[in-house]
Amino acid sequence: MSEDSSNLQGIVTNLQPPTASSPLVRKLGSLCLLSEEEISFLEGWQNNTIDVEAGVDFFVEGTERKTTFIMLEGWSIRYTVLSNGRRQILSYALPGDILGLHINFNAKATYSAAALSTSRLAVVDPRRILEIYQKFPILASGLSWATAREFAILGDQTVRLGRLSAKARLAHLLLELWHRLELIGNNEGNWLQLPMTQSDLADTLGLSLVHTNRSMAALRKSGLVSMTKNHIKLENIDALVQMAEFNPDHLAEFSI
Amino acid sequence: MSEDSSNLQGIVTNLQPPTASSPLVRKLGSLCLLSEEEISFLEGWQNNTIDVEAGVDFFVEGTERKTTFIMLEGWSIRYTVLSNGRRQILSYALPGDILGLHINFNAKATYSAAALSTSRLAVVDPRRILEIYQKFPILASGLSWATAREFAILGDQTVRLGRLSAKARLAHLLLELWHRLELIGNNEGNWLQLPMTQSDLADTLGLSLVHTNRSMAALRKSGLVSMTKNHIKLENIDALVQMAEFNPDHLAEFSI
DNA sequence: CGAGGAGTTGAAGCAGGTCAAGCGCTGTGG
DNA sequence: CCACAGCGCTTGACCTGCTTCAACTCCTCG
Repeated sequence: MSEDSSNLQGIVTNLQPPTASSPLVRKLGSLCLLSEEEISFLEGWQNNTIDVEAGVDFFVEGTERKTTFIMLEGWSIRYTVLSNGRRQILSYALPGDILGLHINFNAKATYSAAALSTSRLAVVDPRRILEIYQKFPILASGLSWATAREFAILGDQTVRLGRLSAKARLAHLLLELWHRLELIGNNEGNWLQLPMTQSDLADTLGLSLVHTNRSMAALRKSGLVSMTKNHIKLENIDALVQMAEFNPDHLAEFSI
Repeated sequence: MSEDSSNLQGIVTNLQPPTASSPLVRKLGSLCLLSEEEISFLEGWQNNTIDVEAGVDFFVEGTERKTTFIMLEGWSIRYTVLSNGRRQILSYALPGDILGLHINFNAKATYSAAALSTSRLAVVDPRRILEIYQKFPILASGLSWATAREFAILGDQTVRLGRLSAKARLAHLLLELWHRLELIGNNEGNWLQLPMTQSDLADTLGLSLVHTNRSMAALRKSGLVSMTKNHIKLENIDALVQMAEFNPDHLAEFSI
């Protein structure tokens, strides 16, 4: 595995040793040296937590959006549903990711968010975000980085949907998730454990369920991935990267 | 800035300061009451301008990204090109829009940006953005709103590509652009003057050029739009909104 | 007056959608 | 302990929306 990631240099940097703490502190701490004060502010920020069961919305499109959430455990999705029942998943949120960081106090949510697996979230008062920007310049640039990364991820999703074939879309998404899990230390080698169904994948990739299944089978037949019950193994990451034109730089951490 | 642009053809450094109030001040000023100090800060922020000719890149994927740009005049696109030459346009930037607001100092641009029509841009030192957050809380929440809106626009683009038919995609995009132009006061009634070609539209909508042309013809034949040389008229906005499931709330300004 | 870019149209092919059926697991209740 | 309901996955057959290839028409500009 270490040689597989050798061509993806600069991704895994760990300035802040993972001394327990929240995923967000680990994430931002891997970017820059956080002071004790900053860490304790961030930790205190996340004191108020809720547990959300799989399938439950915690953010509903069209309703007023008064809180910001930070994923502590589990997976969630941001999505919209059209009137004909078709759903489009915009992105996945993993531990350490922030939902609703840039809040528009008077506006309504432009998407819904739901837990994919049983999740724990911190509930944050968005007014305290401006506080971060005022008081903690290093944290502020960390949040700015996190925002740029969210844009890159959503931009990649746009390219997937607009210009990749079904097989390449699937490969691209698997690589994105594998890299993101890798960066938060939730991977075991080339194995991926995904909480979503093929129906969720279809709604992410803009495909039908049937064709998503066939694309998965195609990846399997060409030896690029293999599957067991709950796990997917990326058998040839270089080949996947090439066929999907995946660019790991888009997910990179930055150093200082 | 002139040293950065010296190697880029078609980019002309501009020494004279902007005259009246900039589009960005108008945009943020429509959201909240800005103080004299905030306005003069924002105006001073945009003193350093460049002119970019149509088709010229001012932001190149994979290169280091050291500056933030603010559109003053003209249109530009954010896009990526795949190895087979296929291009995906991610979004359009109109006067008052900011490119590279959330900068990751050490990272590379994850997309390119080019002028669609001859454009004037302000070149901004991204370090001064953190200054805004520290010193001007009202401006800061304005930037936060602008960011949330960018996400909404890119999210809409994702839904378009993932779950709408070709005809609906086109209608949805036309509505987005019409609303955005309306909000910055660049519209005359139901007429749209677009600087892009059908090939650009195709690369935005994830379609082939031929099918984009046919989708446009289909909208025309069903009486939803009409066209002259350089203009498109939205003949029945309600019907367009319904067929494209367009939600204008995603583009809304906020009040207070 | 000729070249080249933008738009338009026709014809044929195919990637992916839709409909339909069946499989295997898991949980639940009789 | 079995039955059976339901969900997730798989596969076959057919259909269609979009792509591709190829031509032709404008229009503009040199």
